[in-house]
Amino acid sequence: MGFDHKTIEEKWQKYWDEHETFKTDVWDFSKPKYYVLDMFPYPSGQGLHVGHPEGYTATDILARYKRMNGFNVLHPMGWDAFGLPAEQYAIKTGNHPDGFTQANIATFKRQLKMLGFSYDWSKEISTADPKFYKWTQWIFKNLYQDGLAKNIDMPVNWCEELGTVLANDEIIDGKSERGGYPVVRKNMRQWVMDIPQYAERLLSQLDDLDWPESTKEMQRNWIGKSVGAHVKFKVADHDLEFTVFTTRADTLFGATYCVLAPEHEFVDQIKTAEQARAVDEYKKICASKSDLERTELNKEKTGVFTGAYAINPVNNKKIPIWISDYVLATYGTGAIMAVPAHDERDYAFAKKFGLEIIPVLEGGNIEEEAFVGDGVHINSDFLNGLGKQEAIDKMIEWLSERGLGEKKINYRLREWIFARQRYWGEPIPVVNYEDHTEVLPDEELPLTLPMLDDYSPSKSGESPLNKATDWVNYKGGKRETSTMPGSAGSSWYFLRYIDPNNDQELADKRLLEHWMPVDFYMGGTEHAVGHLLYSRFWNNYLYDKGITTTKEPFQRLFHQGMILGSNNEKMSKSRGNVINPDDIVKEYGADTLRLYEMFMGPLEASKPWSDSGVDGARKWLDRVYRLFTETNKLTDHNNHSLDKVYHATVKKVSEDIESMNLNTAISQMMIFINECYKSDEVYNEYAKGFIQMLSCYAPHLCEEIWSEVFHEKESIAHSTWPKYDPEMLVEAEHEIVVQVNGKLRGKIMVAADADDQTIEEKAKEIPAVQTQLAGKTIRKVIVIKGKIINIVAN
RNA sequence: GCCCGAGUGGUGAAAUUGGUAGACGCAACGGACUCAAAAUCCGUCGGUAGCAAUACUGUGCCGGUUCGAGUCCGGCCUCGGGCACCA
Repeated sequence: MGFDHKTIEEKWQKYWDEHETFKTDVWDFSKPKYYVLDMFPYPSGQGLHVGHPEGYTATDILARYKRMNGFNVLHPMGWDAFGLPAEQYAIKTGNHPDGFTQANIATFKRQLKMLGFSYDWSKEISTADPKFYKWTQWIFKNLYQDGLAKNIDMPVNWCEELGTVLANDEIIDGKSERGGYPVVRKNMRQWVMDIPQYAERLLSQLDDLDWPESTKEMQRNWIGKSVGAHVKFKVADHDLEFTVFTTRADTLFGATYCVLAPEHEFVDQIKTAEQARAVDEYKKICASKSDLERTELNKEKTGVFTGAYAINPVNNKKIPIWISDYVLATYGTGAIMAVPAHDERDYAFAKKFGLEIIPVLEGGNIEEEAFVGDGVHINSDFLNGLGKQEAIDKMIEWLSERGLGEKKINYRLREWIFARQRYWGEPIPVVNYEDHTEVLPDEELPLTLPMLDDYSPSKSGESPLNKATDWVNYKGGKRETSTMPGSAGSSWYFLRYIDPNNDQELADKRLLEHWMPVDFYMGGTEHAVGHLLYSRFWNNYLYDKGITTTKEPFQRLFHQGMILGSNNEKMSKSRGNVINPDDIVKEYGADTLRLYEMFMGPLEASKPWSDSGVDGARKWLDRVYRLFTETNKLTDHNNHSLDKVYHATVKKVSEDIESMNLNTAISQMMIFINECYKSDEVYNEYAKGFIQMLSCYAPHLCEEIWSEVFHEKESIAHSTWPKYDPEMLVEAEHEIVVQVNGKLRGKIMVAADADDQTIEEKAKEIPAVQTQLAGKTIRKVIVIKGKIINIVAN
């Protein structure tokens, strides 16, 4: 018979609530701390997805394991409550985003409790709560005063459909991440965070983090460090000079033209009368192109000659200045020197417009294609005969001595666009006057979001907050009406869990010092560059301010994989393959869902859902339950038949939890249960130890057995994790695999301390070995202690 | 195009530093129990040949290193993820 999951799960969830079983005393410094954190969810209208519990169960297992191993564990949960989807939904349905979000939070919380996670709900936070965003605003204020938050005129990603600007990581394939709407470039006055100032630190500190290598690599690429040089070019017949960035200063002798981005500030000054019309036309076309069109058209180069010439500083040659959108205004200086012989893009451009191509490196065939490899320099005066790196160094030295250029490091990382022309976000605590801007004093924080009836966005880029006239007008100025992006609150929320009700400070410094960094952080790969980079930036900044005491916020990071539909496709309503966790919990129970999701495969892999797999998980829990309640095998007497398998199980389960191989830990527990069924007796201590281990995975059922079968009074969550005895795993005899010429021919049992000769003699007794050796000469015998013997013969 | 990661039975997947490929599940099949079915318990289960012992073969493909390769090296193919005119 199976167990009644509904009754048991409700009973223990109620017990945990009433006894505050998982409440953490953050001031208890007597035990070592362990901070296990899940990326907090965005409380969407759909409720919990079956993918959420995967990561949450894994961290819950770790939290429970650490708790039972004597750690003071902080395991909190909260809500990333501001953001576009709630607002869009609200506009569509006429509900206020606040009420909608509150209702969603209630649903999420009910569902999380239903799954038996050991969260300390007394630490719950919401980014949309003024008590929380007071400190988001406070951090903004500090960043502003320190010059890292700036209001500047810059080209931005404008999404007309959403009525707001977007950050680079919110755009995928030239379309908005939310909704997939077109994005165009537009010059606007914007609040930005000067994250490039932290580029070098964000890059170099990656090395010491225990993160997936692929995620670190993604961040490195996103930061995009590039070592090169600035070279100054004078404009012929003008008193103007522009700078280009290049990583190949050594090819300067091959620079046959220059290209400015269409948005470059010099374009209008240098264009000649004959070319003015063409230039203006081209600029107009570029401005109206969406990001998507730009990426789609990137094979075919376009551009226009300005009529002006630049002077190549190395040989004083006059070379034409063109404009083209293959040069980006936002990278480097927005201007390049073109070396068509040795750059594919410049080559394509030069070919199309019939520009001169001068090779300065030996090798390749410039009739066919650009040669981008290394080679000996030619046509390059004082660089002739040198290789790439030598030539770069020499050229930079030559330029520096004459004040014509210098070594320069560039980063691909751009300013983080920090304002959204939307309603449902943190107000930016700033007042704009005619001639200056003021940030609100601390005592006026939080600046609360006014309740509006109409919060729909405008196509013109004006924030809905403009409609709140009473709120906007303030002491002769006007409040800033754009709001912060969704990633504002999530960039520091992990600090607030430590001291969530503090209204004097962001958090008590002694607590931050004790609890940071987060020891284990779990979340999806989709945050590999956005959230995880912004959080690192803010935490590093707060470290500089002496507020946090660790530079890096997340010591160990893990990404759970995606759970696919049973047809191996991404779960979606349109594919009809969505599994609702509520249904699974109702039919099979939370313990089954938890166990199944952990047993599916490696945590980081994406894997398909299987209904029969869920069934199998439930059947195994029933089998465990029966062993403890129906078989009468439990006894106080140890007949030692289970010694080895039990101690091996404790060892494997412990190690596998530490390394997050949660699927193989379950396999080992299954092996243990199979052995118990084969044995006549099961020693009580082993049975109890097993239930403790399983309690991380299936907490309700195990609490029930702990209390009803073993009559324990305290929650199993605070019991002490079983220890294993290494002595029990030492065997007197080993099985040795016998190979002839690397192929398996038999197995022998030998004493653990048997010498090589004994093993060889025993191996030769095997008939199959004798057959294989017949008529052959033994050339070599390899013995690996305790494992294998390989006889080489021919 | 560039940068990561992955390809193992019918299926989800295991496999310390190179050392028994397929642990543990699911599905399937067989047996026990049952009037019967479900549930449960026990067993079989990569392929080919054989009654069998056993032999050969087998971790995407081709080659290499090694006594020994799923694991290491070189070259491909396929799939997934990221970046994408970044000078």
